[in-house]
Amino acid sequence: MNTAERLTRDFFVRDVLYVSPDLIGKTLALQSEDDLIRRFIITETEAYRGPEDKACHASKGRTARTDVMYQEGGKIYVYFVYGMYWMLNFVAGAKDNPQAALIRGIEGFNGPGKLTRAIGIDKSFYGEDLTSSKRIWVEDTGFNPEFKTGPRIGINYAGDPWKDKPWRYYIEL
DNA sequence: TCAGTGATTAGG
DNA sequence: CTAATCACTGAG
Repeated sequence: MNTAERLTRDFFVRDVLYVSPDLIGKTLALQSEDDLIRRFIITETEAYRGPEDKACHASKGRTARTDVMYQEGGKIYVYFVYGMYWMLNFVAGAKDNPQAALIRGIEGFNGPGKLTRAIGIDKSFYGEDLTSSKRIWVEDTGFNPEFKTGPRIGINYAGDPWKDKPWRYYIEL
């Protein structure tokens, strides 16, 4: 039972509160130009859910940066923060329902800024489609580990009740 | 605890 | 145009 299957549209076009925890234990696959494929188990995610969620970038409305979040689930939302770090997110939910799952950790690299630097994520991945891209996708290997939940990191500015929502999901390998 | 660092955004 | 903000990290 080792068949790894690429996640399809159905997986991502669900509420981010299902998509984010379901990503834990899945495998992030990247194919470079020399055909080398690198795989990393996803170990930590956070859910950002719609315009009401003050921690979600879409709470400020649709802008050039957040546009992709309004598309259907399965796209990649990448943005730059603190002058140094690219953040990798997978868009979730239906069209015009802006949600995204932040990839906070992968096997071997904890921290959203460190992992994108390690695997080479940048602006060129903005809008990429995980269900059809030749260079990045997610596989289900049948690994469904128990995971923990907790409040999201770095979003205290969002205030109540958003800053305390237990929308961070993680395992320790 | 705190500074580095620059894209993004709102506002004039 | 200006200024504030920021889903982070590493050093102390």
